[in-house]
Amino acid sequence: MDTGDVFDPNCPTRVVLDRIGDKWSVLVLLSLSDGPMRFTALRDRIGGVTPKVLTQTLRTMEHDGLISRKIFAEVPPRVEYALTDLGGSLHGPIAVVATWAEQNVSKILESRELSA
Amino acid sequence: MDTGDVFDPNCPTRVVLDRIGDKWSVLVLLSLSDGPMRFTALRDRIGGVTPKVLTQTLRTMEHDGLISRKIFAEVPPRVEYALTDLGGSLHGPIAVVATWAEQNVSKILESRELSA
DNA sequence: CCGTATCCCTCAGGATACTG
DNA sequence: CAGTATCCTGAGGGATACGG
Repeated sequence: MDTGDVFDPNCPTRVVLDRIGDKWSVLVLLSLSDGPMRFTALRDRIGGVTPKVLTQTLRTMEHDGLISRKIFAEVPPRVEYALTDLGGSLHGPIAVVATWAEQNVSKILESRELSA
Repeated sequence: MDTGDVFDPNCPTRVVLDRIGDKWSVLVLLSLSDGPMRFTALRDRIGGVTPKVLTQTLRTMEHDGLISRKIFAEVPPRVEYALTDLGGSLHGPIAVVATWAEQNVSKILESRELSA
């Protein structure tokens, strides 16, 4: 089995961490887990993201096979983004982290206060 | 319950994602999950990290209450880092992601090849 | 052994404005 | 509607060298 070693700097496993480290990617993934969405819908749902950055994020995720991009030849133009099977499979692990974050962030903040 | 909203840019939940996004933090956490380690041991185990950056990482994690720092007044000096309970509780979620990464990184790379 | 002190430097991310 | 195009910035990462 192709299991890779996270400690090896040359190991591509790192790319996954990079992707998860990117806040926008995570938010896109969580958004799309409710179903396909259009560009503007994503833009509105995710606060504070500029179109350029959103486009970058979407392109990278598409490139990595995490999401799909479907263009409808209509007027006005319409583009829908959706999770691929691969992207969907990442939702679970991310949700686990997100849950931990929501439950423990107060402890972290508390700790920061103390050592301020 | 203090559950926080990941979609709110002002929500401190983001800090957790930032920490996980930091490759060094993750590697430190995974290293320490085997037990306490000294500075040099961490430095050696984690490839390609400079002392400055390692120190920064350790300080931040200590500040956030994820790890503890214990100084032994000896000659030569000795410092041991260990996971706190909070830090230990983060190991599970991170391990889930790491496992996913190791198992799926090949699919991502494959997808990248195709759309190259 | 365990870090600090400097300096550099790039580069991802954002603001803003515009187009097919 | 769904993006590009352009410019800018500053914060963090790394290399190197030195100190308690």
